Amino acid sequence: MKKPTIKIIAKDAGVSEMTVSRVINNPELVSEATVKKVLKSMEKYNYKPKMIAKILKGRKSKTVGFLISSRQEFYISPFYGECIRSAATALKDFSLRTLSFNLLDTLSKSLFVDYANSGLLDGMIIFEGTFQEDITEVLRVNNIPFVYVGETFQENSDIVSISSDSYEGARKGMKYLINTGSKNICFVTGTGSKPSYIHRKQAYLDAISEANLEYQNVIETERSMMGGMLAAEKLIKQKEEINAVFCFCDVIAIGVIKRLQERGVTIPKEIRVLGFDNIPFAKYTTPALTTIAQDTEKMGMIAANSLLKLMFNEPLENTNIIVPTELIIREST
Amino acid sequence: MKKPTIKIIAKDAGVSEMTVSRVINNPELVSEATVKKVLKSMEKYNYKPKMIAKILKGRKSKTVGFLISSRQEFYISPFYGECIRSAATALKDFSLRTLSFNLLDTLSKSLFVDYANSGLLDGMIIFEGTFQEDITEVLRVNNIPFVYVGETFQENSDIVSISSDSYEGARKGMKYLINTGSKNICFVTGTGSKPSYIHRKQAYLDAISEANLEYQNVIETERSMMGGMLAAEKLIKQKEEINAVFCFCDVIAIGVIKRLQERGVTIPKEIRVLGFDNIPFAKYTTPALTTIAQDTEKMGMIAANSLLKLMFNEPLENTNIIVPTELIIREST
DNA sequence: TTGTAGGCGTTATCAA
DNA sequence: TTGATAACGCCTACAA
Repeated sequence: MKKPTIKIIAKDAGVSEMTVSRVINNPELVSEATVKKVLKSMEKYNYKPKMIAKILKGRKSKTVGFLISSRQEFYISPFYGECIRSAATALKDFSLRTLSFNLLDTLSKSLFVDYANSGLLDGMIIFEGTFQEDITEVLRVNNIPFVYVGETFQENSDIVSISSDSYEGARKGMKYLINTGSKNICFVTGTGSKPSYIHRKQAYLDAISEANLEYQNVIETERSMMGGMLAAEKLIKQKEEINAVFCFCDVIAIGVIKRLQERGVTIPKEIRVLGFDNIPFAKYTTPALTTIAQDTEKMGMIAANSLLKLMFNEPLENTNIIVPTELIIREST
Repeated sequence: MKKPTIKIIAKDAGVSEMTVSRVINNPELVSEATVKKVLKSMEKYNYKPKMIAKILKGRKSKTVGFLISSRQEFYISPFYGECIRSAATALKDFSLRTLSFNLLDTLSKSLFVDYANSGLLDGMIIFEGTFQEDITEVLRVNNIPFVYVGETFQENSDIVSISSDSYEGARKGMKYLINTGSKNICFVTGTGSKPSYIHRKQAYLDAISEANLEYQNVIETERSMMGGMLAAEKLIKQKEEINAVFCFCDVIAIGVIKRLQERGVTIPKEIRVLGFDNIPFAKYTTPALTTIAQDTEKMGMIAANSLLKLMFNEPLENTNIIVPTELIIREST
């Protein structure tokens, strides 16, 4: 059985196509009797309007896209789960549906570009790790508003970004480590030059300097559990002098803890480990991970609300939104 | 600047719209000089054909959708990460792009339905946990082939499903626990009546019966880390008699381990814990989790290849594909 | 309240 | 090798 079109329904109900269209989009303009008749025919044929035909006519898709990327061990960074979920929930109140694009390669990018060019996307939330000039260009050409979540923009201040207060969070963590007795603290971070890397590292350095500590050691590694393992290898050799390890993120911290334990180091007794993010798994490591929590749920909500303002042309007070963090003390320190 | 259409390009290049279309889709039918001319105009206007207009004309979208669902702590079950990735990789060889639909509520379902009805989807891979009659109905009406991954179909044998050998895997795990000295073994599982639940439970019962063990204890809980914690609470009260806990999945096992440790139980010395799945985190728990690995990468590949056969009308030998599992012994047992 | 005509951007079909 | 025409399914604008 062929798929029914508006034409079939119109004929079956004995009305014009326009009347059917009205029943779908503005039933209040049609007489009750006609509405009933048309609905019956639609039911009979199980008619579903084709979204792409509407869109071709210039209608909105009522869809917001998420741009995410996969890192090593995860299809979606565990950090973003809640963020995506809360953003989707906020958008739902405006009947906006959500769709995730995973940027893996040229092919997956072509899908996103096709969608953007086709009017299939009314708005976009771009997550940290997927920002690329050509993508924002595509969005701009198609007048698709977007916000950026998880990383700060320093120069392009016209881009709305929502991120955690990396510097303050890292300072909080360092202060805690120092105040509770750690002197030789190492910082394990990812490679790159994003603001979050820079801010957390600066916080680490400033904290050491202000406390007049002598030891200072930054290790760069891949941002993954395996990367944490590798970093821990290097740490082992310096075991005697290190009291604590401050990790750029929980995922790295998990790897650090694991490898240190495998090498016989007791955590936190010999070396304390501090993470950043507070991913769902953080409280299930042994010992449970002390970390600086990012309020991902709040970030998702703010991202959604900011995007909504952009979509509805409402004013936005601030394009650089910083969300506070919270130190969560568990057992690894 | 308005977005360029094929009409603009045609005018600019001094050819008909059809010729432009040919340059895009069948350049070999157009003279070299004309191709050059048209390409230049396309470049000049940065012209991108609108995918939805093509699709409205009956073209394929070259897109395969994934249907996934969120469970408690994870946006995407950690179990499916690799599976999705390997499926996407296999489909890529056929220039098929992939897109994930997260089935959260009616709204997100409406997006999927709209896409299916619009010809935006050429094929579908449905992951365990998202199977719903109305969804397969939508797919059938629109002639969209699909395969089901992660769970077996017993009755509807015309549906292609790819799943792990749950019974055999669980038997393997139980055999190992029993052969290495555990007598009082508890089974912590999820609630429901899916084949995987039934098969693993049956394997547990059969193993106990064949070994002539007396102790038998099945605890049902939510399929999450928190669910594992709750199950462990119940276990604590039976601490004296239990030697080992076999968990339906790693996610539950992680919660079980954590709560048992919090209550002072030493793992594996006092109680051994066995998982199922081998999610990426499994080797980072302390102690590292012994588990029955599902070959998710293989499952993803098979799913993709089976779907391709369906899409290309090639014969499929078997609709009920079972993938073997592997016991991975780590430290928790 | 309902209907007619035309077009959104592309391609299939046939003709030149 | 190229072009004219109609059509995909729906909706805007106007008319009745």
